[in-house]
Amino acid sequence: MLSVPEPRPVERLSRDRIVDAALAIADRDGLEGLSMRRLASELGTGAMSLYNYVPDKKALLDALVERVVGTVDLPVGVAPRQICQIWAHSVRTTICRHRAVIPVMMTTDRSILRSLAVVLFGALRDAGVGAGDAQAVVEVLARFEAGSVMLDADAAQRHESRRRRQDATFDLGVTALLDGLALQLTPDRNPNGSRQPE
Amino acid sequence: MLSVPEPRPVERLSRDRIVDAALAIADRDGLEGLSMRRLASELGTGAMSLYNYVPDKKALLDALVERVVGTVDLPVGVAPRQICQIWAHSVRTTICRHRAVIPVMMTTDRSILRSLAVVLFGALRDAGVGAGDAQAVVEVLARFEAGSVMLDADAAQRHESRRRRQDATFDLGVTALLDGLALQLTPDRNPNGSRQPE
DNA sequence: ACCTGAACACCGTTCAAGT
DNA sequence: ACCTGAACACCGTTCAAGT
Repeated sequence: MLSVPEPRPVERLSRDRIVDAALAIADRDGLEGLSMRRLASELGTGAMSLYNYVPDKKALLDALVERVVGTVDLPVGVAPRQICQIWAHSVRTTICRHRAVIPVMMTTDRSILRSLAVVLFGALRDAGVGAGDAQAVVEVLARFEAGSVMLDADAAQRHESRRRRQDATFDLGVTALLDGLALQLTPDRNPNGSRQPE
Repeated sequence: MLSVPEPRPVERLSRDRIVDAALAIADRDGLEGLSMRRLASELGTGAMSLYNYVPDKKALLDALVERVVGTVDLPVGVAPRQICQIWAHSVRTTICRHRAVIPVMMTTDRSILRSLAVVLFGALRDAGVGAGDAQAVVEVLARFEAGSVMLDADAAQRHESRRRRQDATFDLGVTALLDGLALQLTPDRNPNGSRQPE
């Protein structure tokens, strides 16, 4: 009788719980269904309580993107071309798991794509690619990557056939891009630069 | 004394005038500065008057994109590769003139990029490229195009040097993409398909 | 110190009343 | 018929009052 257990707000609020709930709403109802008030009510509090953990809605959205993207880790000891391919595919797969956050990533939090690109850049440098070439590959590939997740965003689940064609187009684009870049970059100076595959 | 000329609402409202004013606001204050109420007050009316010409805010935004993109016309009688290059550059130049609408184009009105792609597809077919190849080129190039305008959206005017590097990256990407696609598509079947340039 | 309701300054849009 | 103000159902966030 002394300590009355409240019925709903089971756990204490925390930044993690807030981001989790926000992602759940975004996945379920899309980005336009995610408001501070709705998020709060789903957590059993008033809207203003959120501001003890998040300075801003913009900051919340950025945290959402960071949660989704997390870390994309790349294998070591493989050829530069494989690194690029794996990066391209894993970034796409990761992002498409939570399609709702794509517009956020593209508009308010462009930095995250930068930081993903930095990961690729580091891996390429470690694999022996020259700084200039690595930079160029990363910049170009990031553009194709961004456009692909953007344009493939809607029909990801519905229409298996459509999704398959998008995957094929993506593969073709990555291959073509890497082939074409191999022709352009340091044509014969760098011995272990990014070359054709076979 | 009979007909008193109102001071502000000089011209009658029209869909064109509304879209013009909306674009002006978007260019000046960005997309978040564009609200139906503000747009209306800038035109000297109440918000609800706009709904006689536009069913929706979404429809207004779509009209905005259409106004910006307008028609991208392509030259006839040039090689497929040149058609692609000209398309890529003119679309980018056109879109970057009104950067505020890029998010709209990418999210609410993805159809417009489709219709731009259709223009390219038609031009390629007319130049003798096979349907499959033309389709593949268009799909891949559209993805690179979308990602490029997205990622280059912010620093377009400020920092001449940054803009120049973005232009160079874009050129490199287009060249690499077309080179790489030439290697992939109909390697030796189609006599006048998309081949290497020189 | 931490928390949070009421209040403020906005939204897009419906709806009914004006001409 | 065309137009449009008031009103509704929302926003994100400030601010002052609560513990």
